[in-house]
Parts: sequence; C-alpha cells; structure tokens
Amino acid sequence: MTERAEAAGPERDPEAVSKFVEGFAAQLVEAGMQRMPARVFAALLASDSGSLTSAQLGEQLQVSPAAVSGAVRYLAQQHMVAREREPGSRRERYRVHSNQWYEALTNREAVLKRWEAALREGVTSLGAETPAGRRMAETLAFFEFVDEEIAAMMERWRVHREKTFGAP
Amino acid sequence: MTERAEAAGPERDPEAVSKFVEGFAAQLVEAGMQRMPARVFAALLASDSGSLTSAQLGEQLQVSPAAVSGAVRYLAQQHMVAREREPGSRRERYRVHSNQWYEALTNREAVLKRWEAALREGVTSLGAETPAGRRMAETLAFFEFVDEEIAAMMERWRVHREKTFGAP
DNA sequence: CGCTACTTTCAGAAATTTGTGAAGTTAAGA
DNA sequence: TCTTAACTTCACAAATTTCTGAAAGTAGCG
Repeated sequence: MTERAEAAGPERDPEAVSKFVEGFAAQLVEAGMQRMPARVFAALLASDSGSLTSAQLGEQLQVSPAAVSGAVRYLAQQHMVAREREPGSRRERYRVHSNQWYEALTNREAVLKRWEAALREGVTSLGAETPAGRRMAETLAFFEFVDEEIAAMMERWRVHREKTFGAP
Repeated sequence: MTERAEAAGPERDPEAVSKFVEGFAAQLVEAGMQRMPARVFAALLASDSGSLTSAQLGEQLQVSPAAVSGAVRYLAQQHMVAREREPGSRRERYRVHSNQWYEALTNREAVLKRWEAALREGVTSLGAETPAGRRMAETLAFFEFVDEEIAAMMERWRVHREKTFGAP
C-alpha cells in the first residue's frame, strides 16, 4: 500500500476516502445537518491539505457546481469552513481550520441564545408564578448555565490540546 | 369529558400558550428537530401540569392522533418525554420530567459516540500518519474530551440547580 | 475593454418528508 | 366473553426540500 504525498496530485485510495466521507456525512445528517453540507464538510476533513476547490469538491462528490456553492455558503455561515481566494485566480478554496471548526460545532451559542429568548418570552406571557412559567424559568436557567460552562470547557480544551498536539 | 385538568388558578390565555408553543417549536426545528415532535414537546413544556394526554395534544395542536403518536414515539426514544398509563384507563399521559428532559437534550452522547466511531474508522483507513489522518485524530480527541466534560458539567448543574430551585 | 474562467442565482424536476384517514390492535370494564 | 375507548400502523396525498441545468454575474489578465 503506497502512501502518495499530496502536493501535486493526491491519488489516495479514492474508495477509502469516499467510504469515510459518506459514512461520516451520514452521521452528521442523522444529527440534523443537511446532506450536502455534511458531505462537503466530511470531504474537507478527509483531505490531506484541509482545503479543496469548488471544482474538486464537485468532482469528488459527483454534484453540480450549484450544489457545492449552496453547501459552502451554509458552512461558511456556520463558521465551519473558511473561504480563501487563491491569489492570481478567481478559483476559491474552502478550508477547515483545524481549530476553528469544532469550536463552530459546539458553537450552538446563537442557537442557545434564541432558545433562551423564546423561553424568556414564554415565562413572561404565561406568568412567572404559574407552574408552567416556573418550569420554563428553570429551563432557561439551565441554558444560561450551559452557555457559561461551554465557554469554560472550550478554554480547557485549548489547553489540553496544546499539551497533547503541540502548537496551536 | 372531565378534561379540565389545569383546574384552579387563573384562566390561561390559549393564545399566549399557542404563541409560545409555535415560537419555541420553530426554534427547535431550526436547530434540526422535526416539526411535530418539536410542537408536542413545546406544548408539554408550556402545560401547567407538565403532562398532557394524546387527545389534549391533538386538540391543542390541531393534528390527528396518528401525528401525535408518531411525535411521541420519537420523543420517548430520545428520552425527552416519559409515557405514563393513567391507572384504570387506556388513556396515556406524556410528561416532561423537569430534570430528565434537558439531560436528554445535552445527551448527544449516542450521537457523539457514533461520530467518534466514524472518525476512528477514518483514521485507520486513511492512515494515522497522513495529514488527513492526523486531523481526524485530533477531531476524535476533541469529541472524547467533550464526552467527559459534558458528564462533569451535568453534575455541576445538578448541584447548582438544587441550590437555586430546591429539592430535585 | 473585452475574454475567459469561475462562481452564484434561479426556476423547476425529482426525491424525500410529513401528516392524514382508515383499518388494525390492545386492554378495561360490563 | 363482548364492547368499546384508546393507541398504533399503513398506504398514500400533500408539502417541502434538494439538486440540477442554464443564465447571469464577477474579476483576473491580455
């Protein structure tokens, strides 16, 4: 089994790559992510350089440029990939920053905030002294607690990571 | 039709309830949950007793018994509601245990485990010494870290909750 | 300035998901 | 045992989502 370096033409066992990509994407889908973003993300994760062009993605996943465009837009919004322009070309590369992306995954912050807002409204409109209001207030407190804890956890991860894998 | 369960107390404004239910459900949907389970869950959360019968749910949400059945099956699988048989009736009640349910929400444990499995396979099949393999190994390490942290966090929440809201 | 190489947008076809009515199943109570 | 209230399952219609091809935009380079 030969391990080709990637610089020029990454001819890695395409079947092994594809198997991983589809398998991991399937798990992400099951967790609620849309299929195409999940596949694109998995493909990037499985690339040696951590970045691929739009054309490469379309080729590898057998989908149209339009599909890649849509998926990438979504991923960029979620901060799960970065877009970078290749200097001297209008070709774009999409990249998983090994740090960045899992922060994004935990970064349900925006989601949590909206849940909290909805709950706060519920507590007010149903009455803080009603049983339902009390239950919702407790739920709200839980999310607020989680918010803070997640931040602290990510900080610990950064430390742990540097110890284990070296430089940031 | 002895259904006036939420007896006593001030009349609840059905419109306020509905507004909360639909609003909160919408947020859950946006985060990846299916619509009907989200609505059912929100309705339970907003009920004073914390539990409703299948008929009450169908009535309040304007959906068929079949839809309620499906939604409730899903929620029970996710441990987000408990089913209880009313003694002396085949009527069933669905309940949010104020503790239980947010544990379930954080309880992505099963999900995380499957992600980890997929990543482990990827590391093996692409080679632990390849750049892609290393990236996936780091990702895997992150999830393993999160697993442990979540457990610890829930423990801290239990303590915090008892201090703030009293008895479990 | 316009050519060309990419990317994005958009309307609609195709696939998937969702909810319904109706039939099927189960168990309480007579 | 039979009746009947209640939940569940199933096939299908409706709604929604997803992907595509084609047209339109955008920016480097001659």
